[in-house]
Amino acid sequence: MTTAPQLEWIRPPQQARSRATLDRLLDAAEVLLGEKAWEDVGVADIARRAGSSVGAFYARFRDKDALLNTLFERFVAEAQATTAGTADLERWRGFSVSGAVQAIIGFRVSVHGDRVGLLRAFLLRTVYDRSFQERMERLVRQSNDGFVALIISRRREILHPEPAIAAEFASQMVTNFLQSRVLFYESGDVSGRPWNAERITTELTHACLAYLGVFPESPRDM
Amino acid sequence: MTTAPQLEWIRPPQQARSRATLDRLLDAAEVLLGEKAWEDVGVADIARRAGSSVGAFYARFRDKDALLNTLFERFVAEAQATTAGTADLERWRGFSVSGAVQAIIGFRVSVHGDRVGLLRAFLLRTVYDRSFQERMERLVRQSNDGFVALIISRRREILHPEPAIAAEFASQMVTNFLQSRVLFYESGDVSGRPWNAERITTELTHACLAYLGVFPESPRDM
DNA sequence: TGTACATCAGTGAACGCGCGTTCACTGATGTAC
DNA sequence: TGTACATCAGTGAACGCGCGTTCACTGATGTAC
Repeated sequence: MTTAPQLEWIRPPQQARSRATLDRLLDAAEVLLGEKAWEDVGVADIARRAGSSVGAFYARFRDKDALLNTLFERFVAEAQATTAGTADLERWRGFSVSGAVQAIIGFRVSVHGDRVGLLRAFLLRTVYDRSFQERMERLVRQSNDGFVALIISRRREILHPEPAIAAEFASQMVTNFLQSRVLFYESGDVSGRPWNAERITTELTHACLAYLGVFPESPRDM
Repeated sequence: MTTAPQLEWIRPPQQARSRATLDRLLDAAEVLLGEKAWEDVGVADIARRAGSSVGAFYARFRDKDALLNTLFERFVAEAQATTAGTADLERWRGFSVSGAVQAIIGFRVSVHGDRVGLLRAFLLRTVYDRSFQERMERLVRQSNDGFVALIISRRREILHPEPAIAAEFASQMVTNFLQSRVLFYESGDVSGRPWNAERITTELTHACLAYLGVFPESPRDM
């Protein structure tokens, strides 16, 4: 299983030198995606920023799209790895529901705050590209499922009559909130109001807990 | 004030015939935006679908962008008009908070379900275009402000210690949920789960009410 | 340790495709007398 | 009511720009003997 999926997009480098070039191209693209849309990033731009050349680019990637796909594969792999941790129910042993929910949401908020440019590019691509859609949905589903599993395991501490459905909806609400934020409100953070990561985490947490009906009469935690 | 802003984008038609052509071009573009991205809709496509020609297109619009801007102005104007109704506090006299909140959210859900293609195109454009950003934010702000005003006027029926802030956050949560949905989940509605408009309305409503801390002990309504 | 050869890696100018835009021309509508 | 003229509206082939992709060539790395 190694890094097999990437081979689909990359012409495998044979020497350390070309491996380095490949990495520099990927990094350069990631940086440029922090500034502008994928369509506005030229292959020549990427090559120039990587201190490389257009020809070298095509020696590694079948075409421009292959680079974005490689970045995406890399991103998905990392995201899945880190998300897998939160899905492990053992991890939350000893936590109150509120504590666990806050931790999970805080984690998700921070994930969406990092590498915003990249994520934005992927989300945009997802809108009309089936292949990206499927991969992104798998990622989202993984998050949701983890959250749902946690809530179900604590269903006794919850008032909502349908914990599974409610948990899924709550998780989706968090996902949508953060996705929309990445796309629309993360660039021009001119807003005077303190909607920083921390604040967003606590409010989303409150909203989810209230919605799920976590017993409010035992607020021993937090 | 009439339809002045549109004149910025349109070469004003002098005859009924050209007015009709203009409308057909706008309609054709709207239809095509239901199927694919703005960049993938060619001027020739629009003209053909409108039963017109490329030259006729440029007789009405300075360039391709002018058409999208015209559609957007039209859309914003309509949205503002309909949204203005919900902002009128008089309208909610006699409603319980829950009733009013549900009505407002239901309205917003339905707005986002109509003309998804158009809205999607505008949202996508908003991501990197400052001018669209500002106009879209004004629209969103109007929605949010209306909701906040309602909640504040009923602050006695609410447990949350900071009704204004909470209301703003709740409203933003609804906005983000729906925007994200328009972009990612409205096209391939293959999901077996019943996340239809009605269900989304009730769940979003529950979430908002719970978060705001609407007195749960007086559930006489709904 | 040195030389010959094969393969890998990199360069950047030139190519070519797609699509927005222009433009020379034809037809329709309106107005003046 | 009819005719002449001006302006508006519409047509679609041709243009041209931008950008992804190719390709002929040079340089670097590795291997065999």
